[in-house]
Amino acid sequence: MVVQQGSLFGAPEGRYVQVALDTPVRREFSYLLPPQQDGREDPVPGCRVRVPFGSRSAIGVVVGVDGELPSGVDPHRVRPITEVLDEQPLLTPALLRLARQMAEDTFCSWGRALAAMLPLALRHDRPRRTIPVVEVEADAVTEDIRSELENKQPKQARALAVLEQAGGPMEMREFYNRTGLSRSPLTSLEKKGLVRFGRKQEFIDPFAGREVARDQPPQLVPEQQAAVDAVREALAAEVHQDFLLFGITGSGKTEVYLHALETALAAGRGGIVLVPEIALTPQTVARFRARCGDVAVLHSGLTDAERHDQWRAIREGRLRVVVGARSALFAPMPNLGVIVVDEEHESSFKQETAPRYHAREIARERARLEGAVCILGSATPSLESWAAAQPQQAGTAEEGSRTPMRLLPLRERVGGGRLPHIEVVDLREQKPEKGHWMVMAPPLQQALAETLARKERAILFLNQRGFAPAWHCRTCGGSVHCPTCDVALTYHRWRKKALCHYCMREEPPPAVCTHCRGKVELVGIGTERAEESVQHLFPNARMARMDRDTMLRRESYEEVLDAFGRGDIDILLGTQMVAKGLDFPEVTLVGVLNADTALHHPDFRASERCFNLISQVAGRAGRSSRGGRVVVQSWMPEHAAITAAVRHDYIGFAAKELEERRLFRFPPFGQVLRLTLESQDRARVEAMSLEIATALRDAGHDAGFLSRPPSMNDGLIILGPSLPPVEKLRGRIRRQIMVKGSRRALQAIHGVLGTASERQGVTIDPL
DNA sequence: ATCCAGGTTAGC
DNA sequence: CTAACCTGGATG
Repeated sequence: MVVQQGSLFGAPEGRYVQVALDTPVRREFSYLLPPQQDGREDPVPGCRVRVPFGSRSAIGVVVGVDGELPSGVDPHRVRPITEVLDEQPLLTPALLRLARQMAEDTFCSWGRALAAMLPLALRHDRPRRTIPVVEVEADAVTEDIRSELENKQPKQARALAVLEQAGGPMEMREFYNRTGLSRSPLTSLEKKGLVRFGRKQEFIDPFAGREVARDQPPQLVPEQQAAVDAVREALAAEVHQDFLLFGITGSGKTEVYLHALETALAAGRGGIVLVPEIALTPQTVARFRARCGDVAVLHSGLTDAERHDQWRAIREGRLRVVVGARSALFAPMPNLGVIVVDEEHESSFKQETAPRYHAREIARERARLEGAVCILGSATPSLESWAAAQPQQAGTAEEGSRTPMRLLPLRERVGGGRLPHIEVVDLREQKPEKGHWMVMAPPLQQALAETLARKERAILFLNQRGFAPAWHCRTCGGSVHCPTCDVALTYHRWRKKALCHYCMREEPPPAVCTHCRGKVELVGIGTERAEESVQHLFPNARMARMDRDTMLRRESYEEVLDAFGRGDIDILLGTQMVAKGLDFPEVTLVGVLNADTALHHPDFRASERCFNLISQVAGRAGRSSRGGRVVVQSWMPEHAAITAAVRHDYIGFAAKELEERRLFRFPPFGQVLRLTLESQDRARVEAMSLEIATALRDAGHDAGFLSRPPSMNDGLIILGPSLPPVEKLRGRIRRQIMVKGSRRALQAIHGVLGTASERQGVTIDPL
């Protein structure tokens, strides 16, 4: 609370304020404060202002009111603020500092980081009250029109097909995200009377209106009680403390969160609960409402106006608990007591656009700044958190820089249930069927048959959408690639198209190999093909497929899950969407059709992700007394990630994996930054990447971190420039540079990295 | 990001 | 020859 406010009152005329703007330029800009008008207070840090910027106007956040002009700025060129938009600061001093820290760590501007905290308030001053949607004009589309479009306007044909598949009004934003198309094909379709634009008056909020009865806390088991006591102690002391709540599925982690929240509320403090986007369902929210009363829910479906209302209610202390995905972390909660990050290992907590922050790390940072308690919960914690909670774990990047995290284990399932038995099927030992891709080997087929015979339900998981992931050429051995990306095209049968999963481009299915004009064949299995095959084997089973192609509308996810819960569906087959968080006691069989897909990524976290995925999906089985069975199919069942997951041995897996990480100085034993350089011009990107790599090495060397020739022992490793896994994306040639090092080593080259990050075609991603 | 100026290349 | 396109620099 000891911010720069002091200098505000009674300061002399002609003062300057510093404003952070949502641009990639990592610099703040000074503006003149106009003379006070009719009793209005001057802006303080955290207030939004409208300012002239170049030839246009922009909205920024005041970050300083010190009245000084930075040296080198010509006083004659400083322009006055146009308008002060907030009388009260939207952001607390702690949040302003958090944003600055985040900007430093992710190499973006302070203004960009602030924009991530205030998505709407910062962008428009008049928040939208409706959401634009588009839908197919009923009965207007004939086969003739469709084939005409296919030939002449492929983009319009594609837009139309997606909208028809959606089967109702589709949010425009959703349309853009899913197709990668622009607005122009839709405009043309509208002129032809084939589609209609509209506005959804308000989002039908699945979280609102459900009356939730307050319920009483159940009796805690001893480990839960111990965890709750530890959290309460820290809350009572009003000191910052991080906890890792390590509990298997069904061990009652949520109950610990609820007790922590109740304790904070009783002391007049607030709480923020972060859950993965996919777990943000009415059922999840209901659990918090039932015990904490009115809860703010921040999710992607809110209109700007609704979100604005929620923010105001939070800021004014009318809502004391927030549940939401990643960005809810920045809710302007006064007197924050608890931050919970549930399923903290989930990769959806990492933002993949600037600012590229990880919500788990920022949650700990915010808790530290605000003297709050942070509880990270998981059955399979991230190795970063696990290491941080092991007192004997030396050499991690954060050692000494943060207060140690406390481990709170929950080893038993609350209902006394047992973890499901997992069996592995080695696909190499299975006899290939002639001309048929084996989706389910006999052991899984038999398990499914038994499950269906008992009128129980099954979940089948396959992390590959579409019909088949590639076309292979029998003549030259290559595969058919996207014309603008260095990526194999996936066949999607519902569209009869070859789709690039990277740029969303659609191509007609290739007749012959694009390299040698040889004969091509579809290889591999996607969810479409799996669905067909399973339905063929079990023609009477009622199946639903859940992937991005069938979940085009926001509502479809809920619809399918409701049907599954009612028992109208026997087999639920899908991608990641079926792996996380679903809780249906009637599910007694889980099949993992191919456990290896996660291992194919050239990424130091591939093993961890594979282990997590198997553990998570296995947790969907046997949530009732009937018990459960899990069948995992794999081409490499001896892989440590798979064998450990089968044994339910997180601790063993983590120990082994951490040794590997230590050896190669991967997190948590060092930080990794990935620089991606891109340009349409190959020579240009090669020159640029070489230049940047050299600058980084020079800076590292000057700071005493790199020896020549490079050795592994001096705390900084710069690899590359090298070819990224996808060399060409959207027609742009890419190179990458990997930087690994201790916090201190990276600090030494932070300036060079910052300069590089501002260059065209350079992105820096903290991994 | 976005605007603008200046230079280069593609197309008539 | 102009138009389209790319690139670098500045934005207070």
